[in-house]
Amino acid sequence: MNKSLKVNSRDKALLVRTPFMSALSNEALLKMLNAATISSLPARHVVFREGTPADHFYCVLGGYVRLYRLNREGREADIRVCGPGDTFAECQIFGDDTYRFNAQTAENTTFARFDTRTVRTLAEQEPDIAKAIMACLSQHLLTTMDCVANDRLHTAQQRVAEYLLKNCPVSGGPASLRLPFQKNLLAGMLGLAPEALSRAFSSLRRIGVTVRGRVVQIGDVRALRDI
Amino acid sequence: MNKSLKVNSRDKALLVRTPFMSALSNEALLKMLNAATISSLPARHVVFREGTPADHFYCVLGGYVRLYRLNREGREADIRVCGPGDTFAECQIFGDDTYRFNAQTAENTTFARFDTRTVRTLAEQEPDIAKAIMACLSQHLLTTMDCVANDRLHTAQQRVAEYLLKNCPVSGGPASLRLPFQKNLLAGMLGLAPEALSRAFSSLRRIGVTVRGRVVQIGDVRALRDI
DNA sequence: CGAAGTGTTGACTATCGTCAAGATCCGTGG
DNA sequence: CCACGGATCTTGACGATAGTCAACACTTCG
Repeated sequence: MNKSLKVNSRDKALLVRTPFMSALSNEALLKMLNAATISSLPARHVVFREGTPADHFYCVLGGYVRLYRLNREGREADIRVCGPGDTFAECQIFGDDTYRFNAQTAENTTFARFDTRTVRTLAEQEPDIAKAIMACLSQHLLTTMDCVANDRLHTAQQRVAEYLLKNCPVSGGPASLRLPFQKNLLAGMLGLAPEALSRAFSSLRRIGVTVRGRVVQIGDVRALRDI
Repeated sequence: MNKSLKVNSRDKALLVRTPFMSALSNEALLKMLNAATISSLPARHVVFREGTPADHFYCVLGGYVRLYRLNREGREADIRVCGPGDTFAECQIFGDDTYRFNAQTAENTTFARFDTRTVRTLAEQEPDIAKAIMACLSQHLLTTMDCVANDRLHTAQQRVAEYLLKNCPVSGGPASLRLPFQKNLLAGMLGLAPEALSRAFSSLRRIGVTVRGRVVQIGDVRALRDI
C-alpha cells in the first residue's frame, strides 16, 4: 500500500539529517521540506520505470532501492543500490526529462519525494539548495566513476573484499559485521551473479572470512586488505 | 611544451560554444572567461594524478584526455575519455579536495583550466553558473551510469556495435565513419584490452563491418542494431 | 629505408555467467 | 512449539567471454 502523506516528525528528523539536507540554511530547509512528500512502498515494488517522464527525485529514509537497467533479453543489471540517506534521480533535476533506468524497492522502503520542477525553481532562488545539489551530484559522480574503475580493475573476490573493508568497523585484527540486506542485492551491487558472490565468499574462507547468514566474521582485516 | 596564456580569440570561440558555457548569460560568461587559462600539452602527458590536491577543473578544446585509475599491480583502467567540448574533474568543484583518478592526454591537447575555488565563489554569485555546473554534472552522472550498465549488460561485440551506432551519421542502410582517435583509446573507453577490440571488429565482419585503419565501413546499420 | 609504434592473430588461461540440484533459512499457520 | 513451504543461498558442472603473452604484420615518420 502506497500511503502518501505530509512529513511527520520522525520522517522529518531522518530527512534533515540526510547528507543532502543537513547543510541547508533554515530557510532553504523549510522550503525543501514543504516540497517533500513521504511515501512507503512494500518490497519489490517499482518506483519508476526507464523511459517514463522524470517528474520527481527521491531521498531514501529507510529500506533499500535498486536502480537497474534491462538488456533486450530482459536480463537486469544493477547500477546502484540506495540506502537510508541516499538520494537518487537527482540527475533529472537539471538533466534529461525521462528516467534513464528503473528503480525498484528491495524491501519495505520509506522515502521522500520531490517534484523536480519545484526544486529547480528553488535551486535558482536559494544558492544553498543549488550548492547541496551540486555536492550531491558530485558525490554520486565520484562513486559511480569508482564503480566503473572497480568493475574494470578488480575480480569478484577483490570486490567483495573491498566491500567488507569499506563496511568494517575496525582497521586491523578480527572483526565482525552484519550485511544490511540480502546477498542477492549485494551481488547485484557488486556487478555479480548471486552464485559468483557465493563463490567469492567461499574463496575468502581460506584467509579467515566466515559467513553465517548475514553475519560475516573476519579473522584479520589486514589479510583482507592484501587481496 | 606547456604554453599557458590568456584566452585568445580562436580558443575563446571554441570555449563559448562548449555545452558547459553556451547557456551562460553574458555577464556570467565574462566572469568565467576571466577565470580561464588556456594550456596545451603534448601526447601522453599527465594532466594530474590521483591523490594530488584538486585545485582545477578542465574543459577540452581540442584533442583527447583519458581519465583512468591504477590497481596495485599498475594495470590501468579507463574511466572516461574526454574530447572537444567535454569538461572533466568538475566533480571536484563541490566535491572532494583531492583528485580521485589520473588524467593523461591521449594526443596533443588544448584545454581551458579553471580554479575550483574561484568557480565555487562564482557559482554562489551567479545562478547561471550554478545551473550550468548542475546540468554538466547531471549529464556526466547519466553517461557514467550508462557506462556501468553497459559494462555489466553487454559483450565486447555489443559495446563496439553500440559505439559505432552512436557515432553513425545515418540510421539505416550503408554508412561509413572515421574513428576520431587510435584504437588503443577506443578499447580503453569501452573497457576492453586492445586485442579484444580487434577481435570484436573482426567478429563484426560477418555482418558487414569492415575496418581499414581508422575508417569503418558498415554494410547495413540496421543489421548492427540487431546485435 | 629503417625503426618505433600500432594493430592483428593465435594459443592458452582465468574468470565469471548459466543451469540444475541440493541445502539452508525464515515466516506462517497449525 | 513445531512443521511445512517458499524463498534464498550454496555447490557442482559446463561453457562463453575476455585477459595475457608472444609473434607477426602493417603504419607512420624520421
